[in-house]
Amino acid sequence: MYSAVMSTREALDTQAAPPGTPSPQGTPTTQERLLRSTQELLWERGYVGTSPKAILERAGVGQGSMYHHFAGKSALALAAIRRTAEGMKAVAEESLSAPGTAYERVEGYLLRERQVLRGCPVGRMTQDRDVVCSPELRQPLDEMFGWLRGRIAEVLAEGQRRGELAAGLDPSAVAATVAAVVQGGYVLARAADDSAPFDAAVQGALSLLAAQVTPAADSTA
Amino acid sequence: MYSAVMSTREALDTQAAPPGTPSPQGTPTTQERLLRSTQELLWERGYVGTSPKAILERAGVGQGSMYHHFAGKSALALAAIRRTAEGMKAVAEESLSAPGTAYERVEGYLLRERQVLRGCPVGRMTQDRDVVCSPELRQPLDEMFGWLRGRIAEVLAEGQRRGELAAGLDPSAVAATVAAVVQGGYVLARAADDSAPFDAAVQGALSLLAAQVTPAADSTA
DNA sequence: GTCTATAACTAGATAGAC
DNA sequence: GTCTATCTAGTTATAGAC
Repeated sequence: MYSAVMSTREALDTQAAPPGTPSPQGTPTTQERLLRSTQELLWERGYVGTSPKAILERAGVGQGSMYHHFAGKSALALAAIRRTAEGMKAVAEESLSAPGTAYERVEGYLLRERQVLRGCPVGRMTQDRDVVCSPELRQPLDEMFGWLRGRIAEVLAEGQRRGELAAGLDPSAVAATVAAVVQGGYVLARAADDSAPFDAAVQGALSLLAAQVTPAADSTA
Repeated sequence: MYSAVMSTREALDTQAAPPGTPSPQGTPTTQERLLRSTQELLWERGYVGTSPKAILERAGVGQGSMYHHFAGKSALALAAIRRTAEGMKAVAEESLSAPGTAYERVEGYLLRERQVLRGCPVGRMTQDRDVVCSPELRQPLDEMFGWLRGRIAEVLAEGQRRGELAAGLDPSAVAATVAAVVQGGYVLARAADDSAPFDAAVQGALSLLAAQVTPAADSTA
């Protein structure tokens, strides 16, 4: 799922590669290592819970390197959040642009393999005061979830045009419901320390959506 | 690790009010003020983001008072989380035990007035590593959400028995969906800094649930 | 570019006066 | 019971050597 999250800690390579670009071979640059460890730590501990020191230690670099490449904690977090949000979009698009009926594509999105107990690395950020209070840090979250709701709505609307889904369904509202079920599923699962509530929420949503599939288009009927 | 047990020292409290009870008139005890400010701060900033110092300042008491009444930050947080979770149960039960059809009761729960952009004070805690990693601190969240899913499932099952809802509906799964929509709605709304996505998610869920209402029981048909 | 040293500040808790 | 020091460790950043 998250290539950016692989904890590759090879020997230090001193130079090369244009900024922002991972080196083609297996040895990431210092900047790249800083970004990746920030992505991991933001996911695990959130913004307030992530200290520059922890980032440096995980990346295996000194203080100076971090402040050379980034202005500070928030600048590093911004870059990490942007990348995480982009990665999430790419993964979601994979399911939503797959072949099949609208129902099948939404089903694919909902049933995609997830590390449920770790939660959503993007949704996680919405619970961080410092993030939502900063327009810059919040922007990638807003963009990602706005895109997601729009994209699911497109899929549903397409299904309606094809006669697969009931005409009365509101694509935009149901898209928000689908996105919310995933985010809320993470919350329920983490509270229970068990992924079962997440799976139940998804199954419930799928069963409700399945009732919107028109008889003619329902291959299981 | 976490010996965040509720301090029994409160039993030795020489002041009037019985433990855990706010004094009847408008002047809350020191203990009560500490609890309330902790509840507020946990909601706003989460566990890691809340310092004892901030609690003291908001409560208007000194360091010594806090450590007299509570063993430390985690003990105070545990008491605050327990109370918040209990309050949430009471508020939800109000909607779910109201008169009306199963659909109407779930609708009442979903449309209940909420401070959407502030998020859920209980759900908020599931994003805090220190909370979910401590069995003691996580327990009230687990209990609250477990109760909520069970209670909604009861309402739905009752609706089925009364012939209001389709027999094919899985009460337990749909209950998880309903609870998840609320929690996920908060996430979408905070990302957008706008309560509209929350409302859309709720409307989508209600429209899908409405399709499960049997024609005979549908007063709007 | 990367490192270590250091500084100003906050977190979380303790000690002891009153 | 409540208060004001005080303490150790961690946070966030800057300075300057290599």
